[in-house]
Amino acid sequence: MLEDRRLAVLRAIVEDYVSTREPVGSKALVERHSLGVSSATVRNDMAVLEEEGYIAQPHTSAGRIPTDLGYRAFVDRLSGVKPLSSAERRAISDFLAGAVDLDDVMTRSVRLLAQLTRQVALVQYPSLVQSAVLHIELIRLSETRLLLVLIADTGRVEQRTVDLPAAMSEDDVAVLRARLISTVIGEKCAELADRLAPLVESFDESARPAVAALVASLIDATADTVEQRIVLGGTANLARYRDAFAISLEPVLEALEEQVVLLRLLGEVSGDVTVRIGHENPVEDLQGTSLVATGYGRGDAVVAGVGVVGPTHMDYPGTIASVTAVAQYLSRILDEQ
Amino acid sequence: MLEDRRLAVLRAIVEDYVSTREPVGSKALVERHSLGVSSATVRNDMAVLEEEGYIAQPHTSAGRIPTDLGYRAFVDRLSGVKPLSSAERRAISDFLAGAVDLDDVMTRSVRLLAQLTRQVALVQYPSLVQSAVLHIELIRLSETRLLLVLIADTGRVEQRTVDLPAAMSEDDVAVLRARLISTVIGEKCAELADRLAPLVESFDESARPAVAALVASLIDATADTVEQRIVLGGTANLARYRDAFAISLEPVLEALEEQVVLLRLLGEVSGDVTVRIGHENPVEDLQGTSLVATGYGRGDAVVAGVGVVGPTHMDYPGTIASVTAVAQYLSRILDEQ
DNA sequence: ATTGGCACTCGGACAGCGTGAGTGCCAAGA
DNA sequence: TCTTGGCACTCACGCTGTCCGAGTGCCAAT
Repeated sequence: MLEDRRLAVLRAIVEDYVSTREPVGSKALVERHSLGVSSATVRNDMAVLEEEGYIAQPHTSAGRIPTDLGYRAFVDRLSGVKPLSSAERRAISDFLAGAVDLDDVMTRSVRLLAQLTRQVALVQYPSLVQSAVLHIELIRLSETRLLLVLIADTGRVEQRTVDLPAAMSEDDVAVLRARLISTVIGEKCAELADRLAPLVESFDESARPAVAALVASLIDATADTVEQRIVLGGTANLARYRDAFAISLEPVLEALEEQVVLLRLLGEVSGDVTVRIGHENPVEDLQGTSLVATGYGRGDAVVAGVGVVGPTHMDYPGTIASVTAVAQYLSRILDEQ
Repeated sequence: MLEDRRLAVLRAIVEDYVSTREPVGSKALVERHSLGVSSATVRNDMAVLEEEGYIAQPHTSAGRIPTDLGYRAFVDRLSGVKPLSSAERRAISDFLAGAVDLDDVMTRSVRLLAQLTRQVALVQYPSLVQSAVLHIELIRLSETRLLLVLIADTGRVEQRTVDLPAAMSEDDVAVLRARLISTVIGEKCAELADRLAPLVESFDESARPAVAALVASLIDATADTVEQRIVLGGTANLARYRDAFAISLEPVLEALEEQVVLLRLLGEVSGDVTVRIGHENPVEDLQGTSLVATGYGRGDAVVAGVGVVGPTHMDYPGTIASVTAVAQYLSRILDEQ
């Protein structure tokens, strides 16, 4: 009961601080929320909350702001689900309508999400490792160069030019192409290496080096270290929060331009929503920000992540709702294809 | 002679202001440059330069800063060519080494350029309209859906899923594929519409709607309104210039996220370097910034643009050198393929 | 045309002051 | 034992006035 009120106070502090971005004091709190107690009581509660590490004072004569721990408690125990507005629903389905290919879907999603949340949005391309091969094409650029194109069932297209150790004729290429196709179509990319090993062996010794080069290139293209791609959008929204980040937003922008960093952020998503608040974040330069992310995919397989990076004092319920909704729509699009 | 010295003063002002980003006064000027005259003389020259609109005073008791017109004069008449340092050359050739496909080339280029200039870099994908068709592939997703993949000789790959008005069998698709290939391979994308019209006619009436749908999709994919893509990098560098932009960098970031805007920026590049300074810029939100851009391509055909956006007080000679160098390397890569 | 000299301007840094929001604590009341 | 009104205290912030110096424009001399 008493504990309950303290949590109500914490919730009120978080909500007020998120909307005003100014330290909130006991008096303002009782005025804006019907807590049913006096400001003195709230002050006592605040003292306890501060002791427990949920809130902090920027300086002695100021109100309180939530700590990362405070936001964590808010997210875990205090915030309900915020339904999307009809305008938001419409924005999402409008976006759905016009996409012509996977690149387009990714670009539109990231913009949509940035616009909905007014924060920086991240959308990961469907992972190749989780996809199956829809088609493979070999194109002969010259006697010793092939262009290899891999099309996955998630809509991803990867290409590589392969320098062959020995010349191949048109016919050689046609044979190789046919055998490649029959070997790998429908297979999971993750299993390509296993499937292709015997294929290489089955060629006679003169052709083997060329086939091996090609296969190596194919395996390289689907290796999970290189195949990941993440698009980023809405960085302009960062500028609005300029003062929210301790010193400047430069390191934040820099971190967000590193694919490696983004992969670490979206790498561990599951079907549920992940929220990382401030210092919980694995990336040092982003420890002043929060991440809200989740996965999307076809059926129940998660093939990629989607999320948002913003200031720790973001609107968590709203952001979670938007991220979830976009992930759902992305899953639906993948299913349709 | 007298005119010469005035221009020397202007050059000195631009150089000092670019390196210190603080209004430069007459005294500091004679100390840092060997102009061979006293500060009083310089003051007189400055008064004239101000009268003519090349420099301005932020407030009465401050030094002068160059105006857009001043930078323009500097770029047109005063700046020499700045050779790249060996570190820069190495950075460029290192980057050359590792690229595996066109996406990779674009991503690496934009990062490279952002790093070299410490500004925001723009790189445009080779225009499809200017490219020739290297290969076309049709993949049957279902009885009434085809995946169309177009591969251009510049390395670009475009894909579209096409909903057919009537079912097509495997054999139908194979026939269509063969005829498509023989019709369009080697042709310029810009001429596809002309080449394909007779192809549609040549099919008998039952198959014609499906072929028409496919062809429409193909033409749409290569239409110059939709096929343009520009990648952006180094936005973190904007943050370093935060105070350089009149109010805030939010509108700048916003403008840079609009593909339409970027296309207007890079749309008119030619083989020469284009420099747009401040208000010369066609985009309102970018009139506090300067653009340095040029084109790249195979042989002497310009197939796309590459450039840099930064504060008006950028290091023009250095930026021009970097942009030119990157464009050259990009052209070389296209030629190799 | 150039230069040294000089009076003038004005932004920025600094210090002192008052204000008020907000706190912690305490003693009285429920 | 919890709640509440009261009260003294703290301290960031905004305001004002002052001073300093970089930088200017003008003028008379060369």
